[in-house]
Amino acid sequence: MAEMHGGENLLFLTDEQLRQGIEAMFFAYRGFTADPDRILATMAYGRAHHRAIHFIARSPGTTVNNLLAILGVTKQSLNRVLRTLIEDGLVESRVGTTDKRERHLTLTESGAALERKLSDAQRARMRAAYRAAGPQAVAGFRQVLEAMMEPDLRRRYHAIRETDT
Amino acid sequence: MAEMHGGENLLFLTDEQLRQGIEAMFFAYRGFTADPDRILATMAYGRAHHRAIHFIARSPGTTVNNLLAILGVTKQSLNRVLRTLIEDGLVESRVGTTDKRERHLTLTESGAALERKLSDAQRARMRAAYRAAGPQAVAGFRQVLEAMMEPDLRRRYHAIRETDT
DNA sequence: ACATTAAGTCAGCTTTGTTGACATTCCAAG
DNA sequence: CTTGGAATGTCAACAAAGCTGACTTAATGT
Repeated sequence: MAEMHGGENLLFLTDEQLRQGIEAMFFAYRGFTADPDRILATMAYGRAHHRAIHFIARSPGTTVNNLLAILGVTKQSLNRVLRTLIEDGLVESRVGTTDKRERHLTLTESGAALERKLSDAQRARMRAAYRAAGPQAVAGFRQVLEAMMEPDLRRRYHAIRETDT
Repeated sequence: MAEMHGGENLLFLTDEQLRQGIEAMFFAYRGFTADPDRILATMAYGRAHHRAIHFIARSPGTTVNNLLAILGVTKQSLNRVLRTLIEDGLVESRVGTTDKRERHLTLTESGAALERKLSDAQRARMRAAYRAAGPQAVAGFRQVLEAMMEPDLRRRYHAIRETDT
């Protein structure tokens, strides 16, 4: 491979560079979840509830199975979270009309309120980071993240853009 | 706010853009941990063990307290992980020479072997993502991640570069 | 001497993941 | 039309990995 001069495709990928990327990812993810975690800690919810709420908000009427595939946990695990959210009146579960096995999930008024609170906090940090880094950096950030996803999740991620569920 | 034409500092930060960044971060982190997780699942270890091993490998001779601060967990939680690693002969704990209260942690030969196995897998994905996205994207990726960290962790992250501990 | 720090331990709890067993609903093959 | 299997969701029990609080031991610093 001829990769030694600064062209488009150069490999400046020493193990050290990669290790720094790995650690950056680790530390950044902590920052990424820090604000919602702080809010959630004051109530009886955790990060799993946040994830469920987030994806229900994004795709109102989504089914449990759908959520399962996105979140990548077992249905039993998701069910526990969902049950508390439903009991507490944050999420509504309606039996499907065409297929009565399915449950369609939507946020209630108070569920939407919590969602806003959590995502406002998370977006604020994201916005600050984007501003600090600038538009070009943001584009690169997105490209690398996408390349890092597992293929099936990348497809899901793209599917989100316009169509839902 | 006058943010409608493409200057250097333009705010293209719609809530939708930010939400996509949030989801990209979520999906990418899954990919980021997928390979090591698969390896770890075949043995009696989890992600917590991986993190400990990683940071001991990076700073051989580091103390428990140091690790605690980097990982952001309680000592009880770390201790559980560390104890199994020491019992299994992957990590060595030596009493400090200047301060005998401290324990200095290093990887044994087999600990280093596992570390290599795990980080090879993780680096391979990182390398692939970096290659796919290109050098400029990588620079942006790193900038945004840094901006997203909590200040104290950002300091730690920087401290890593040359100096240790 | 005494307070502080580093490390470790024990007990008990919470969150969030897992498997296994099971009920309900749907659909398609016989 | 029935019936057997697939899909969907629920309940129970367990495991990993976090947490708090209380405590011990040893070494350090004042």
